Amino acid sequence: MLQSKSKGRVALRQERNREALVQAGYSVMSEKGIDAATMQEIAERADVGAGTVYSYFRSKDELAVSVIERVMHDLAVRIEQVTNTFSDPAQVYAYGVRAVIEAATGDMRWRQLLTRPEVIAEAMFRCHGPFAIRDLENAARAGRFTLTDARLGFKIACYAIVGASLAVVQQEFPAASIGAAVVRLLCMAGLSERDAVELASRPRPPLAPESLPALQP
Amino acid sequence: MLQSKSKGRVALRQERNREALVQAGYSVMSEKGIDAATMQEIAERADVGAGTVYSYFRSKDELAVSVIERVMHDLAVRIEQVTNTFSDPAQVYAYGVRAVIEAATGDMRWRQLLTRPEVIAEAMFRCHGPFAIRDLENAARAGRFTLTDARLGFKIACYAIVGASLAVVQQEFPAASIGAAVVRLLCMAGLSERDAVELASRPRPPLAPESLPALQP
DNA sequence: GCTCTATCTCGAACATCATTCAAGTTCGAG
DNA sequence: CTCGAACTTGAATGATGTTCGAGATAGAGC
Repeated sequence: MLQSKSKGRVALRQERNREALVQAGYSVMSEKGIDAATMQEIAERADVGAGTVYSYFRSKDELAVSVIERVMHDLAVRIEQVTNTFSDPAQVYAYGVRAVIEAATGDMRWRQLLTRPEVIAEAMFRCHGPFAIRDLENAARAGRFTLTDARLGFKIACYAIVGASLAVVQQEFPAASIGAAVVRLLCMAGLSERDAVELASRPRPPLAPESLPALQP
Repeated sequence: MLQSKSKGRVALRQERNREALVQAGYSVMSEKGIDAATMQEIAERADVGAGTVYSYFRSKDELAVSVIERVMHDLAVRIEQVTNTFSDPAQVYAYGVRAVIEAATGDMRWRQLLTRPEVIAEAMFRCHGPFAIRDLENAARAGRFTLTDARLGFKIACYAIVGASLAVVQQEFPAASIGAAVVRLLCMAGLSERDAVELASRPRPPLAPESLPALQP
């Protein structure tokens, strides 16, 4: 029967498997890139048969989406921890934008995931959207930003963020350009150049470390 | 010998082949999407052997890039034809941005190409960049825009444009949002909301029709 | 006109995976 | 203890990008 009293052993093993697969997926994909990662290796590293992956994820892409969402969600929570003490809603948004770009450009593991920009951008929209759109709307209400459609604004911003990160990762622009990119994104939300520059240069409290456990080999 | 007097027959045939391959690639890829297009079918439609494609393009991806660059370049030229009569450099940029989004969302053939956002965005940067960056700099000099690094600004804009186009194509946002997206992109260049809205609502002369010959079946 | 060779073309064969599926295994209710 | 539903497995499948050796071609030199 489905669902015995509390969680049966099957249900427990299933949860362990899904979890192990997402972690193995993260492990392999962040090492070799999403395309170069094979289902075979992911299955091995999660210690399950190759076919079993497909009981949990319809396709390799769906697994990749889960992996990226996991990483994104973790980051979103850590950002929220820092920014919920800020009083200026515009600063909350600015901090988030910068934190994402720095995470994407600073960590080798993130870099590999950037090979699928639309997957990243869409995951970013889903995971950070609830926070970011709220911040944009708060800031607009407070008269800090002028944009009228926060959802559209953030959708566009997600792709812009991925583009900026890629440009830095591929060394087309120096890491020092990140500040300028943040300024452009703040302007996009509807801030004057002057205010954007000021906002982007405020001191930024550090982020908590990533809380994704590595898989034991 | 390489290069006999004028162009030898070999050189001519080679040019014909490369041209035919790009057109066949466009034909198949815009019909089925880049991933679903097979080298086999492209080779057939170009009337060459499957292996011959690899004398002209190192990989399927390189062919895709050539196809997209062809389409992009054609659009860039048509935009330039219209905008070189404008006197306001900011309007030139605004027209270009809107024309690209409308091309990407309006034409079924473009839609299929959007499945590879980073390829599209990079091709856009290469093909439209020379014009767009010039326009951004002109507008900045004229005091219309406030951005300081036009290259970075346009790089980000390319990804943002692709994101906006995708969102409309996937019906996540209505086609009517295109105007709002253009406004956001103008703000990103450093325009006040007010000016951006005004600029985005100016009448737009029509673009010349696409000049890419279809391949005879 | 003929020959010879560098170059191009061909497409069958290859290698690589994502994905499927038939057979075996596990778990827990009765 | 027994039985069957649900899960797991990994070898087989199929699709497709890419390679490669044999064959065709064109043009230079005579």
